Amino acid sequence: MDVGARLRMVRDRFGLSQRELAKRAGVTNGTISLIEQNRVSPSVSSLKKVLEGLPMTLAEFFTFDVEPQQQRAFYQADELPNLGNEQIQLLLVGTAHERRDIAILRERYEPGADTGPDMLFHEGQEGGVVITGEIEVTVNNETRVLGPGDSYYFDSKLPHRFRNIGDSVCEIVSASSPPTF
Amino acid sequence: MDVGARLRMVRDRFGLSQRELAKRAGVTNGTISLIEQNRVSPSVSSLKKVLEGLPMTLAEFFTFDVEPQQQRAFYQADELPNLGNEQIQLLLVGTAHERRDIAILRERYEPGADTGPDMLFHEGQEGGVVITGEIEVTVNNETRVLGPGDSYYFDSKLPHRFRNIGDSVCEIVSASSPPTF
DNA sequence: ACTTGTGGTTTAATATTCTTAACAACGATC
DNA sequence: GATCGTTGTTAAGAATATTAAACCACAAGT
Repeated sequence: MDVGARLRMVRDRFGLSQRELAKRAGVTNGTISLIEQNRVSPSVSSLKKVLEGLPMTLAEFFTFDVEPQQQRAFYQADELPNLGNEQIQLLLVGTAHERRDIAILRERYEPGADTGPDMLFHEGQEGGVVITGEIEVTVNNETRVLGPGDSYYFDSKLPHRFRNIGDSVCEIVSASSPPTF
Repeated sequence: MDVGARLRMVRDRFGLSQRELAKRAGVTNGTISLIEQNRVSPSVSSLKKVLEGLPMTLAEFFTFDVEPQQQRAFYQADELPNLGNEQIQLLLVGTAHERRDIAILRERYEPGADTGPDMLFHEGQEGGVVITGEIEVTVNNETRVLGPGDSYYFDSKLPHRFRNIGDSVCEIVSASSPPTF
């Protein structure tokens, strides 16, 4: 979706006229009109000024999703695909969804299961809740054992590791964004 | 962080010289030099062209995170704050986290609990897994009853509603991005 | 019907960005 | 040490964005 249509959409959503927004943003109404018609490609400085009148950040503006396509919404327990292996089962929620912002997983760690000594790290953030059993989680040199109801949340750039050191299965529901697999 | 420094950083990260990037992007090296020095504020069209040479989207460019700050990572079951009420308990995972990408919730619906007949809708995507009990979920005119292990995932722009129509408590772990509260 | 106000659009002048083509600084090679 | 190739920077002109002030259309009063 082009910048003009995007701006018009968010402005409408905020219920402001071109002149109202122009005043709040410190630009002229003509500028906003021209941008919305894609007659010009604004400088990022002026676009930033315009968005500050809403207010909205550049990141939000460009991340902003337009078309909410109808999709499959419901998934039965037994139809989730396994992204992991036998030791660590990773069932992805919402398989049919195309442009996914979050990876939600039902995770199942067998006793002794371990993501390995070479720590994981990647873009984004992740968190989760322990449903049953216990799991040893290490994040950036800090290690904790979490039980049912306990949870975690951290930047995925920090090196991390999961180990089931107990003798019973451990189940977790986790989410990470953006999805990495 | 300003646009110039951002561009220089991502260009360095891709290991390209100003001239190499300029050639791939279809602009001149002078343009990139001026942008990186913040001597000009590029038009979004030219910035877009530049980023396509990497390649990188505008959204990624402005979302781009610099400093992965160390934070609290672990949370005990009893210390999560409740964002809901008595009927619908919403426990937020990772309270201490500042710039949050995902809202992970332990949700608990009492029998009869209902998010209400006026459907919810907002930016982003959301999904979840039912842990115990049953819940009636409606997304965009489609209604389903989900039990333990069943899950859902949809665009939050689609109107949606949750109702516990059973006579036992229903527990869910959900995630939504971007967080909306 | 005539004003008044608001909405978005357009035009000519001004301000800014972008290109072209040069420059200076650094390292490698002969 | 001279030459070459590469780096990032810069000056002046061409191209584009922005402003200021007009325009047109529509609706609400009077």
